[in-house]
Parts: sequence; C-alpha cells; structure tokens
Amino acid sequence: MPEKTHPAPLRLATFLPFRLSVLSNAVSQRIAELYDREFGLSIWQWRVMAVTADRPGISATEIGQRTQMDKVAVSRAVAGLIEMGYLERRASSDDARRSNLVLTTAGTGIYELIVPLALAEEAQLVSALSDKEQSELARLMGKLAIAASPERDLW
Amino acid sequence: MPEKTHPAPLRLATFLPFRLSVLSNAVSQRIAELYDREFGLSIWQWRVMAVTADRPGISATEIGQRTQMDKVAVSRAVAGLIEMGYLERRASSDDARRSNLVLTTAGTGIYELIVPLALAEEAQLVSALSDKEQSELARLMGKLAIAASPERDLW
DNA sequence: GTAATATAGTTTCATATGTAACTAATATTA
DNA sequence: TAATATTAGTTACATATGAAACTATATTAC
Repeated sequence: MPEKTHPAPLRLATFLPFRLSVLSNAVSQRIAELYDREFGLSIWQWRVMAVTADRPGISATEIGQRTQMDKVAVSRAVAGLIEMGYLERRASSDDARRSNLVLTTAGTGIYELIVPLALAEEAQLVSALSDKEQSELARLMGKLAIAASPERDLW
Repeated sequence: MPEKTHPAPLRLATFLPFRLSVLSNAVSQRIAELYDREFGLSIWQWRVMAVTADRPGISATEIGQRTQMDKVAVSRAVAGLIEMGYLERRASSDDARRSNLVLTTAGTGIYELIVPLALAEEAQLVSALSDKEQSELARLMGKLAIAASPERDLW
C-alpha cells in the first residue's frame, strides 16, 4: 500500500518573504510615528524630502529612481509637500517638462528636525546588534536585494 | 566666524527602514507573482491559506495573530477565499461567534500546488547566501524583530 | 521641417486598505 | 439572573494606491 505523500511543509513563520514583510512593517511603523504624528508627513513625503535634501534641484523622475517610488506616488507626495510649504518647484531652463525640486526654508527646517530623531530611532533599533552584526546584516540584505532584483539596482 | 553646523547626514540608501522596505517589496513581488498571476490570490489570501492548511479549523482571530493581519483584512481575505471555493466556514459547537475555517478540497489542491513553487522561489532567492549566511540572516532578523516590537511576539 | 515616438508629470478611475461603527454572541459581575 | 462589559467578526465610510489615459514638451526619423 503506497504511503501518503508528504508535501513539503511551509510554515509562514519561517518563510522569508513573510518574515521580511512583518519585520519591515514593524520597523517602518516605529519610524513613521516620528514624521507622521509629529509632522504630518507620509512615508512617501518623508522619502521625497530626504532625497531632495540630498540632491537639491532633483527631478520627480530621479526621485522615483532613488526612492523606488512610482511616478504617480512621487507626483502626489510632491504635490502634498508643496501644499504644506515644504517643497518648491522651479522651472528647468533646458527642459520645460521637468521641474527642479528644492526644499523651502521651512522644509529644510523640519527636515533637519526629523533627521536626528530618525537616526536615533534607527540607532536604538540596531543597538540590539553588535557592530559586526550590523554590518553583516547590511551585507546579507545587499546580497539578497541583488538576488531579488538583479535587473534594477536597488541601492 | 562660526562654522556652519553639519547636521548628521541621512542617506536613504543606507537607512535601515528604507532598505528593509525596498528589499521586502522586491522579495514579496517575486513571490506574489506565483499566487497572484497563476492563481488569482492576494498576498492576504495566500497567508490565510497557509495558516489554515497548517491549522485546520482555525478561527479568524487566530489567523490574524499568526499572520499579523488585522481582523478586517482577515475577514475580507476569508470572504474572498470562500467565494472562490477554496475555504469553508464551519460552525463552532462551543462558540457561535467564531467559525472554524478549513480548506476545501479545491483549496487544498491549489495550496499544494503553490507550496513547492513558493519554496522553490524562496530557495532560489536565498541560494545567493551560504547556509551559514542564511541562518545568520534569520538570527539577525529575529533580534531586530524583537527590538522593533518587543511587546508583540512576531514569530 | 514635419511626422512619429518617447519622456516628464498629472489626472482619472477603479480597487485596496484602515478606522470606526456596528451586530451578535459570550463572559462577567453584582 | 439581569445588567454590563468583552469578544468575534462584518459593514460602512473615508482615504490611499496603482494602472491607464492624458497633456505637454522633447527627441528621432525621414
């Protein structure tokens, strides 16, 4: 009498995509409280501010590439930030389709308020790991990212 | 003349919450193609199927705990699966509020079709890492998860 | 130079999602 | 055992999101 076949078991709790998703959500939620509750920024707006602070005059398309946001999300985040007075759109001299985005003084102000808080939160989080573990985690995540998206250069 | 202060820089590309989010999305998207494109399942429905396969007769509330989904998301995923004929609701003898959920024969069938594909996809993904690196990654993620959500036991 | 194509970004529309309110049943407490 | 509080799950509503269509400009091919 043939034995019943044993399909490979799948425990969600050890399934990498699930663990990554849950961990990512837990971490994001902690950080999001900073800029959401305190400053009314969405995660997308926060990302746009961060890359714009780093590259003043950046275009929406470039923001999308650096933040892994699609262009609609960028458009909406930018619109919101402009309405809040944190971001300014400047005409591009060479290409009338694109605009050069820069933080306003107010935008820079709150950005510089958020950054140390965000970094402190991150530091507290990773303080559960030794320095060596931290760099090892970063390295492994990098390898995994390449494996998951060989085509697009994530970082 | 006082120097301009240097606020701590924050590069999105090295900011852990961002990296985690991007990596998680990249990984999830790969796996999601399996059950979405091939079987029309959302990620939530897939998670519900997975825990129900593991624990036949589970309640919606328990599903929520095991999958980190909120009760509304569970309710909707369950409703969809029932409509698709993959899940069955059975009355609970001792508590009329809860129902005991089980996969139907059809549900079990497609679940057993998906599992090896999902595991293979996961295996291919982590094959970028050595066995030692894989277990190290799992360990570090575990520590991080506890740091991020000490209150709720993620896994 | 003009027609065809591609790019930057926005708007529209349909769907997904989260919060709060709700229904029904059970547990508590007095 | 009647009143109150709690729990399981669903529904309703408001907002977020993604895909596709659209506008305007720039580039390419001829």
